[in-house]
Amino acid sequence: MAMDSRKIEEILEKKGVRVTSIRILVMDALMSASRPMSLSDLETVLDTVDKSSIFRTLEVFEKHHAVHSIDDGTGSVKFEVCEGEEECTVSDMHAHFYCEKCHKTFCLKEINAPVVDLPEGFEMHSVNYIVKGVCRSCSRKMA
Amino acid sequence: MAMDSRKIEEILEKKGVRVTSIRILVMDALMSASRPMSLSDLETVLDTVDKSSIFRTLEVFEKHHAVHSIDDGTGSVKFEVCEGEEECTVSDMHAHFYCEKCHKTFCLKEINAPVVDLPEGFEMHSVNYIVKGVCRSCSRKMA
DNA sequence: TGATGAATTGCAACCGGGTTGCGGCAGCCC
DNA sequence: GGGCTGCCGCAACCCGGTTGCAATTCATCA
Repeated sequence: MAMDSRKIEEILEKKGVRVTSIRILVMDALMSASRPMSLSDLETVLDTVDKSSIFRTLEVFEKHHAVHSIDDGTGSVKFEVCEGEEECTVSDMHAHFYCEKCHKTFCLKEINAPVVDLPEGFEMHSVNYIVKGVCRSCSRKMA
Repeated sequence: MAMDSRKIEEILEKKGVRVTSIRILVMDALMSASRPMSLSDLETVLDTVDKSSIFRTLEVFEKHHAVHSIDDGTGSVKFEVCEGEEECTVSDMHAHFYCEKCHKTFCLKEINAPVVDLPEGFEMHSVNYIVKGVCRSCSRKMA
Protein backbone atom coordinates (compact mmCIF):
# COMPACT_ATOMS: atom_id res chain seq x y z
CA MET A 1 0.00 0.00 0.00
CA ALA A 2 2.63 2.42 -1.02
CA MET A 3 0.53 4.99 -2.79
CA ASP A 4 -2.27 7.29 -1.88
CA SER A 5 -5.37 5.51 -3.06
CA ARG A 6 -6.96 8.80 -4.06
CA LYS A 7 -4.20 9.22 -6.63
CA ILE A 8 -4.82 5.77 -7.98
CA GLU A 9 -8.53 6.36 -8.28
CA GLU A 10 -7.80 9.44 -10.32
CA ILE A 11 -5.58 7.51 -12.66
CA LEU A 12 -8.14 4.79 -13.19
CA GLU A 13 -10.89 7.30 -13.83
CA LYS A 14 -8.75 9.14 -16.30
CA LYS A 15 -8.29 5.90 -18.23
CA GLY A 16 -12.00 5.24 -18.16
CA VAL A 17 -11.74 2.27 -15.81
CA ARG A 18 -14.45 1.89 -13.23
CA VAL A 19 -12.95 2.04 -9.76
CA THR A 20 -13.23 -0.96 -7.46
CA SER A 21 -11.25 -1.94 -4.42
CA ILE A 22 -9.51 -4.77 -6.23
CA ARG A 23 -8.54 -2.57 -9.12
CA ILE A 24 -7.00 -0.13 -6.70
CA LEU A 25 -5.03 -2.94 -5.10
CA VAL A 26 -3.75 -4.23 -8.43
CA MET A 27 -2.83 -0.83 -9.77
CA ASP A 28 -1.10 0.02 -6.53
CA ALA A 29 0.95 -3.16 -6.65
CA LEU A 30 1.96 -2.47 -10.22
CA MET A 31 2.92 1.13 -9.51
CA SER A 32 4.84 0.30 -6.37
CA ALA A 33 6.88 -2.39 -8.06
CA SER A 34 10.06 -1.25 -9.69
CA ARG A 35 9.91 -4.04 -12.22
CA PRO A 36 7.25 -5.49 -14.54
CA MET A 37 5.08 -8.00 -12.73
CA SER A 38 3.59 -11.26 -13.87
CA LEU A 39 0.20 -12.61 -12.96
CA SER A 40 1.73 -14.89 -10.36
CA ASP A 41 3.88 -12.09 -8.95
CA LEU A 42 0.68 -10.20 -8.35
CA GLU A 43 -0.97 -13.29 -6.92
CA THR A 44 1.80 -13.51 -4.37
CA VAL A 45 1.67 -9.86 -3.40
CA LEU A 46 -2.12 -9.73 -3.27
CA ASP A 47 -2.69 -13.05 -1.59
CA THR A 48 -6.26 -12.27 -0.64
CA VAL A 49 -7.33 -11.75 -4.24
CA ASP A 50 -8.23 -14.57 -6.56
CA LYS A 51 -6.06 -15.29 -9.57
CA SER A 52 -8.90 -14.93 -12.03
CA SER A 53 -9.88 -11.57 -10.62
CA ILE A 54 -6.36 -10.29 -11.09
CA PHE A 55 -6.35 -11.76 -14.57
CA ARG A 56 -9.58 -10.03 -15.55
CA THR A 57 -8.48 -6.81 -13.93
CA LEU A 58 -5.36 -6.84 -16.05
CA GLU A 59 -7.49 -7.48 -19.12
CA VAL A 60 -9.54 -4.41 -18.35
CA PHE A 61 -6.46 -2.32 -17.65
CA GLU A 62 -4.87 -3.39 -20.88
CA LYS A 63 -7.98 -2.69 -22.94
CA HIS A 64 -8.06 0.81 -21.49
CA HIS A 65 -4.34 1.28 -22.05
CA ALA A 66 -3.64 1.66 -18.38
CA VAL A 67 -1.03 -1.10 -18.56
CA HIS A 68 0.78 -2.90 -21.32
CA SER A 69 2.13 -6.38 -21.40
CA ILE A 70 5.58 -7.53 -22.32
CA ASP A 71 6.76 -10.99 -23.07
CA ASP A 72 10.27 -11.59 -21.84
CA GLY A 73 10.41 -15.12 -23.12
CA THR A 74 10.17 -16.73 -19.71
CA GLY A 75 6.76 -18.17 -20.38
CA SER A 76 4.99 -15.68 -18.19
CA VAL A 77 3.74 -12.37 -19.45
CA LYS A 78 4.68 -9.31 -17.42
CA PHE A 79 2.63 -6.15 -16.94
CA GLU A 80 3.75 -2.60 -16.57
CA VAL A 81 1.92 0.67 -16.02
CA CYS A 82 1.77 2.85 -19.09
CA GLU A 83 3.56 6.12 -18.64
CA GLY A 84 1.95 9.41 -19.47
CA GLU A 85 -1.57 10.38 -20.31
CA GLU A 86 -2.35 8.76 -23.60
CA GLU A 87 -1.84 5.24 -24.80
CA CYS A 88 1.55 3.77 -25.50
CA THR A 89 2.74 3.79 -29.06
CA VAL A 90 5.36 1.62 -30.66
CA SER A 91 7.98 4.27 -30.27
CA ASP A 92 7.28 4.53 -26.55
CA MET A 93 8.15 0.92 -26.00
CA HIS A 94 11.38 0.52 -24.20
CA ALA A 95 13.76 -2.41 -24.08
CA HIS A 96 13.69 -5.03 -21.36
CA PHE A 97 16.38 -7.15 -19.85
CA TYR A 98 15.89 -10.62 -18.49
CA CYS A 99 18.50 -11.96 -16.09
CA GLU A 100 19.14 -15.66 -16.56
CA LYS A 101 20.59 -15.94 -13.06
CA CYS A 102 18.06 -14.27 -10.80
CA HIS A 103 15.16 -14.58 -13.26
CA LYS A 104 14.12 -10.99 -12.87
CA THR A 105 12.99 -8.75 -15.67
CA PHE A 106 14.21 -5.18 -15.75
CA CYS A 107 12.91 -2.18 -17.62
CA LEU A 108 15.57 -0.37 -19.52
CA LYS A 109 13.49 2.78 -19.54
CA GLU A 110 16.22 4.88 -20.97
CA ILE A 111 16.57 2.57 -23.99
CA ASN A 112 13.84 2.72 -26.58
CA ALA A 113 13.13 -0.44 -28.45
CA PRO A 114 14.78 0.08 -31.80
CA VAL A 115 12.36 0.16 -34.71
CA VAL A 116 13.37 -1.49 -37.96
CA ASP A 117 12.00 -1.07 -41.45
CA LEU A 118 9.75 -3.93 -42.41
CA PRO A 119 9.45 -5.44 -45.86
CA GLU A 120 6.75 -3.97 -48.09
CA GLY A 121 3.26 -4.93 -47.00
CA PHE A 122 4.00 -5.74 -43.38
CA GLU A 123 2.21 -3.60 -40.87
CA MET A 124 3.74 -2.98 -37.43
CA HIS A 125 1.58 -2.83 -34.33
CA SER A 126 4.04 -3.35 -31.53
CA VAL A 127 7.61 -4.30 -30.79
CA ASN A 128 9.10 -6.53 -28.16
CA TYR A 129 12.79 -6.09 -27.58
CA ILE A 130 14.25 -8.38 -24.96
CA VAL A 131 17.89 -8.77 -24.07
CA LYS A 132 18.82 -11.83 -22.07
CA GLY A 133 21.93 -12.20 -20.03
CA VAL A 134 23.21 -11.50 -16.54
CA CYS A 135 22.23 -8.40 -14.62
CA ARG A 136 24.52 -6.09 -12.75
CA SER A 137 24.11 -7.48 -9.28
CA CYS A 138 24.36 -11.09 -10.42
CA SER A 139 27.48 -10.50 -12.47
CA ARG A 140 29.00 -8.78 -9.45
CA LYS A 141 28.22 -11.74 -7.23
CA MET A 142 29.78 -14.15 -9.68
CA ALA A 143 33.06 -12.31 -10.00
CA MET B 1 10.83 -35.81 -46.54
CA ALA B 2 12.17 -33.00 -48.61
CA MET B 3 15.87 -33.42 -48.08
CA ASP B 4 18.41 -36.07 -48.76
CA SER B 5 18.86 -37.85 -45.48
CA ARG B 6 22.55 -38.30 -46.16
CA LYS B 7 22.94 -34.53 -46.09
CA ILE B 8 21.10 -34.34 -42.80
CA GLU B 9 23.26 -37.02 -41.24
CA GLU B 10 26.32 -35.03 -42.20
CA ILE B 11 24.95 -31.91 -40.57
CA LEU B 12 24.13 -33.71 -37.35
CA GLU B 13 27.53 -35.33 -37.20
CA LYS B 14 29.22 -32.03 -37.79
CA LYS B 15 27.38 -30.62 -34.80
CA GLY B 16 28.37 -33.59 -32.68
CA VAL B 17 24.87 -35.00 -32.46
CA ARG B 18 24.52 -38.77 -32.59
CA VAL B 19 22.41 -39.75 -35.58
CA THR B 20 19.12 -41.55 -35.05
CA SER B 21 16.12 -41.95 -37.29
CA ILE B 22 14.02 -39.61 -35.20
CA ARG B 23 16.67 -36.93 -35.18
CA ILE B 24 16.80 -37.11 -38.94
CA LEU B 25 13.05 -36.71 -39.12
CA VAL B 26 13.03 -33.71 -36.81
CA MET B 27 15.93 -31.98 -38.52
CA ASP B 28 14.38 -32.62 -41.89
CA ALA B 29 11.10 -31.12 -40.81
CA LEU B 30 12.86 -28.05 -39.47
CA MET B 31 14.94 -27.57 -42.58
CA SER B 32 12.03 -28.08 -44.95
CA ALA B 33 9.85 -25.56 -43.18
CA SER B 34 10.16 -22.01 -44.33
CA ARG B 35 9.18 -20.67 -40.94
CA PRO B 36 10.24 -21.35 -37.34
CA MET B 37 8.37 -24.32 -35.91
CA SER B 38 6.95 -24.92 -32.48
CA LEU B 39 6.91 -28.19 -30.63
CA SER B 40 3.30 -28.72 -31.57
CA ASP B 41 3.93 -27.80 -35.20
CA LEU B 42 6.48 -30.58 -35.25
CA GLU B 43 4.10 -32.91 -33.47
CA THR B 44 1.58 -32.36 -36.23
CA VAL B 45 4.04 -32.88 -39.06
CA LEU B 46 5.65 -35.91 -37.44
CA ASP B 47 2.54 -37.55 -36.16
CA THR B 48 4.21 -40.89 -35.61
CA VAL B 49 6.73 -39.47 -33.18
CA ASP B 50 5.98 -38.86 -29.52
CA LYS B 51 5.90 -35.32 -28.20
CA SER B 52 8.48 -36.00 -25.52
CA SER B 53 10.87 -37.47 -28.05
CA ILE B 54 10.62 -34.36 -30.18
CA PHE B 55 11.08 -32.27 -27.08
CA ARG B 56 14.23 -34.09 -26.04
CA THR B 57 15.53 -34.07 -29.57
CA LEU B 58 15.17 -30.31 -29.67
CA GLU B 59 16.97 -30.09 -26.34
CA VAL B 60 19.89 -32.02 -27.77
CA PHE B 61 19.92 -29.96 -30.94
CA GLU B 62 19.89 -26.75 -28.98
CA LYS B 63 22.68 -27.85 -26.69
CA HIS B 64 24.79 -28.63 -29.70
CA HIS B 65 23.85 -25.37 -31.38
CA ALA B 66 22.16 -27.11 -34.27
CA VAL B 67 19.01 -25.11 -33.66
CA HIS B 68 18.11 -22.04 -31.66
CA SER B 69 14.85 -21.09 -30.08
CA ILE B 70 12.93 -17.88 -30.41
CA ASP B 71 10.09 -16.65 -28.37
CA ASP B 72 7.56 -14.73 -30.39
CA GLY B 73 5.31 -13.99 -27.47
CA THR B 74 2.60 -16.41 -28.52
CA GLY B 75 3.22 -18.71 -25.60
CA SER B 76 4.90 -21.35 -27.68
CA VAL B 77 8.61 -21.36 -28.36
CA LYS B 78 9.67 -21.74 -31.97
CA PHE B 79 12.76 -23.49 -33.27
CA GLU B 80 14.90 -22.67 -36.21
CA VAL B 81 17.96 -24.30 -37.72
CA CYS B 82 21.16 -22.38 -37.06
CA GLU B 83 22.74 -21.10 -40.22
CA GLY B 84 26.36 -21.71 -41.01
CA GLU B 85 28.95 -23.87 -39.40
CA GLU B 86 29.55 -22.48 -35.99
CA GLU B 87 27.13 -21.50 -33.29
CA CYS B 88 24.88 -18.50 -33.55
CA THR B 89 26.06 -15.33 -31.90
CA VAL B 90 24.03 -12.38 -30.79
CA SER B 91 24.77 -10.48 -33.93
CA ASP B 92 23.53 -13.36 -36.06
CA MET B 93 20.10 -13.18 -34.56
CA HIS B 94 17.59 -11.78 -36.96
CA ALA B 95 14.27 -10.16 -36.32
CA HIS B 96 11.00 -12.03 -36.37
CA PHE B 97 7.52 -10.98 -37.25
CA TYR B 98 4.38 -12.38 -35.72
CA CYS B 99 1.13 -11.90 -37.60
CA GLU B 100 -1.79 -11.29 -35.31
CA LYS B 101 -4.25 -12.35 -38.01
CA CYS B 102 -2.92 -15.65 -39.31
CA HIS B 103 -0.83 -16.40 -36.22
CA LYS B 104 2.24 -17.28 -38.20
CA THR B 105 5.76 -16.31 -37.30
CA PHE B 106 8.07 -15.13 -40.04
CA CYS B 107 11.82 -14.83 -40.11
CA LEU B 108 12.98 -11.49 -41.31
CA LYS B 109 16.33 -12.95 -42.28
CA GLU B 110 17.48 -9.83 -43.98
CA ILE B 111 16.93 -7.78 -40.83
CA ASN B 112 19.40 -8.27 -38.01
CA ALA B 113 18.09 -7.80 -34.53
CA PRO B 114 19.37 -4.40 -33.54
CA VAL B 115 21.82 -4.44 -30.65
CA VAL B 116 21.64 -1.71 -28.05
CA ASP B 117 24.16 -0.56 -25.47
CA LEU B 118 23.32 -1.86 -22.04
CA PRO B 119 23.87 -0.02 -18.79
CA GLU B 120 27.19 -0.65 -17.06
CA GLY B 121 27.39 -4.11 -15.51
CA PHE B 122 24.77 -5.82 -17.64
CA GLU B 123 26.03 -8.69 -19.73
CA MET B 124 24.26 -9.62 -22.96
CA HIS B 125 23.84 -13.22 -24.01
CA SER B 126 21.10 -13.07 -26.58
CA VAL B 127 18.52 -10.80 -28.10
CA ASN B 128 14.91 -11.38 -29.04
CA TYR B 129 13.43 -8.86 -31.40
CA ILE B 130 9.81 -9.47 -32.28
CA VAL B 131 7.57 -7.23 -34.28
CA LYS B 132 3.87 -7.90 -34.08
CA GLY B 133 1.32 -6.78 -36.57
CA VAL B 134 -0.27 -7.92 -39.81
CA CYS B 135 1.67 -9.72 -42.49
CA ARG B 136 1.64 -8.99 -46.18
CA SER B 137 -0.87 -11.57 -47.29
CA CYS B 138 -3.26 -10.83 -44.45
CA SER B 139 -3.17 -7.09 -44.98
CA ARG B 140 -3.85 -7.70 -48.66
CA LYS B 141 -6.86 -9.85 -47.84
CA MET B 142 -8.28 -7.22 -45.52
CA ALA B 143 -8.02 -4.34 -47.96
C1' DT C 1 -35.70 3.15 0.74
C1' DG C 2 -36.20 -0.78 -2.08
C1' DA C 3 -36.17 -3.14 -6.58
C1' DT C 4 -33.76 -4.20 -10.85
C1' DG C 5 -30.18 -5.14 -14.03
C1' DA C 6 -25.34 -4.85 -15.12
C1' DA C 7 -20.70 -5.35 -13.71
C1' DT C 8 -17.44 -7.55 -10.71
C1' DT C 9 -15.61 -11.26 -8.01
C1' DG C 10 -14.41 -16.05 -6.16
C1' DC C 11 -14.37 -20.74 -6.95
C1' DA C 12 -13.47 -24.66 -9.44
C1' DA C 13 -12.56 -26.72 -13.39
C1' DC C 14 -10.32 -26.75 -17.62
C1' DC C 15 -6.72 -26.15 -21.46
C1' DG C 16 -2.41 -26.54 -23.71
C1' DG C 17 2.54 -26.13 -23.83
C1' DG C 18 6.14 -27.93 -21.65
C1' DT C 19 8.50 -31.41 -18.65
C1' DT C 20 9.65 -35.69 -16.17
C1' DG C 21 9.86 -40.70 -14.42
C1' DC C 22 10.12 -44.98 -15.87
C1' DG C 23 10.26 -49.13 -18.30
C1' DG C 24 11.44 -51.07 -22.69
C1' DC C 25 14.30 -51.22 -26.64
C1' DA C 26 18.33 -50.49 -29.84
C1' DG C 27 23.06 -50.09 -30.59
C1' DC C 28 27.72 -50.78 -29.15
C1' DC C 29 31.73 -52.76 -26.92
C1' DC C 30 33.77 -56.46 -24.75
C1' DG D 1 25.96 -63.71 -25.66
C1' DG D 2 26.17 -60.34 -21.62
C1' DG D 3 26.30 -55.91 -20.02
C1' DC D 4 26.29 -51.07 -20.63
C1' DT D 5 24.67 -46.73 -22.43
C1' DG D 6 21.71 -43.91 -24.65
C1' DC D 7 17.25 -43.27 -27.03
C1' DC D 8 12.34 -43.67 -27.25
C1' DG D 9 7.18 -44.06 -26.06
C1' DC D 10 3.82 -43.76 -22.67
C1' DA D 11 1.58 -41.71 -19.07
C1' DA D 12 1.43 -38.62 -15.71
C1' DC D 13 2.40 -34.24 -14.06
C1' DC D 14 3.29 -29.00 -13.60
C1' DC D 15 2.07 -24.41 -14.27
C1' DG D 16 0.47 -20.19 -16.48
C1' DG D 17 -3.39 -18.82 -18.42
C1' DT D 18 -8.46 -18.99 -19.25
C1' DT D 19 -13.45 -19.86 -18.74
C1' DG D 20 -18.32 -21.05 -16.84
C1' DC D 21 -21.05 -20.21 -13.32
C1' DA D 22 -23.07 -18.75 -9.15
C1' DA D 23 -22.77 -15.25 -5.64
C1' DT D 24 -21.99 -10.61 -4.61
C1' DT D 25 -21.58 -5.74 -5.28
C1' DC D 26 -22.72 -1.53 -7.47
C1' DA D 27 -25.32 2.05 -9.88
C1' DT D 28 -29.57 3.56 -11.16
C1' DC D 29 -34.14 4.72 -10.93
C1' DA D 30 -38.79 4.38 -9.27
